[in-house]
Amino acid sequence: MQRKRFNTMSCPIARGLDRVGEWWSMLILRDAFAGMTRFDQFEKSLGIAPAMLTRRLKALVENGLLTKQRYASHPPRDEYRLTARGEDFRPVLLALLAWGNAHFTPEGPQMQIIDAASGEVAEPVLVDARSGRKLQAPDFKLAHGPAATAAMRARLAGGGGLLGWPGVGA
Amino acid sequence: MQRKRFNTMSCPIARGLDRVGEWWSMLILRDAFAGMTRFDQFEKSLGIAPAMLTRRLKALVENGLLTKQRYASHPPRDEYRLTARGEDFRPVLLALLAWGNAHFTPEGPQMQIIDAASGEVAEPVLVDARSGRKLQAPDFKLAHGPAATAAMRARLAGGGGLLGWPGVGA
DNA sequence: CAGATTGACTATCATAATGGTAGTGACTGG
DNA sequence: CCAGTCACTACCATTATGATAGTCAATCTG
Repeated sequence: MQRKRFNTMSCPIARGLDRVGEWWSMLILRDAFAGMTRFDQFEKSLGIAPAMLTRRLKALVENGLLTKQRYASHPPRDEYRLTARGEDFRPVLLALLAWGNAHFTPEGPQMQIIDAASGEVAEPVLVDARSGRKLQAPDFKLAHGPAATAAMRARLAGGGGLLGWPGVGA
Repeated sequence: MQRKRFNTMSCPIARGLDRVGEWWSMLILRDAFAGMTRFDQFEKSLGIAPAMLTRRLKALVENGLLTKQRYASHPPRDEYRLTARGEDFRPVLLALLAWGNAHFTPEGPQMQIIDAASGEVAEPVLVDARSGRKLQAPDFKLAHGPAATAAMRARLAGGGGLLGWPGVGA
């Protein structure tokens, strides 16, 4: 009996979660974005057991989110760096940051995205890059792509819901 | 020895992940956004073991992402619905969707966000709601909030990295 | 109205995954 | 040469997960 994998599902969310959905993975990525590259930096920052960190880093490297590169050979030392695929994960962490700030910081926000020039606190929203409009129903909807399976088409008939239901101001 | 919790960390990403970071939680939320409300709908859609589903739904309800409401008393039947807190999780799933589409669908995208009127495929980006500018360095930076601990302040000195490093076109 | 089915679960139990501690090997700094 | 750093591996005690089976109430089927 293995842990059930999501990578055989056709949904891109499931496919993605299969790579970063374990208990520590996203926090390791967060620290990688914060500039950490070395084993002991992650270890101290997270308070994670070393065996666990080894396993997670290995999985993230295998899934193409991090690279492991030797930066010193005399004492063999490696560093972990984000790949392009890892960099692309950034919006997920930013969305999580905004959600965490909104719901789980009763003391007030610990981290904020601010305008570098004015210092004003930013308010993150997802929009379409070209038109600049907010990604929500009824302007946008979730549709099946060209490679969608029959099950996926059936599931998406009606808008899929992730953008809100048409006519409902979610 | 319990599974290590993240809810005592000061980082909002960690706080958030503490609530939705287990193996099935985000997929259950995905299905809730897709309009599912009933136990057996989740069970069939996910292929999850019923005991596991019970545990996850319970945790999501306890954490305020879903509500459990009785919709029929004669045969006691409950339905699970997203709360406001659950609804706010939407951008995280959309960001995951975009990332999964970009990196883990070699056959081509299964799901796409499209403009309801024109049918064009949308390109999701995170921007500041007021100014409309992309949330990235050097325009924006990650700063500590008013309630930040000393450790958090130290960690964020220099921009934090989540938005890219100043001067680096990440 | 007996029997089958649905819906929403709980119980049980074998395997995995996680967390903690300790130890290893290659240096390095004093 | 002795302590310390770095990046791990080994080992083991707990938890968590996954699979199957069973429960209980009600409703459909014939």
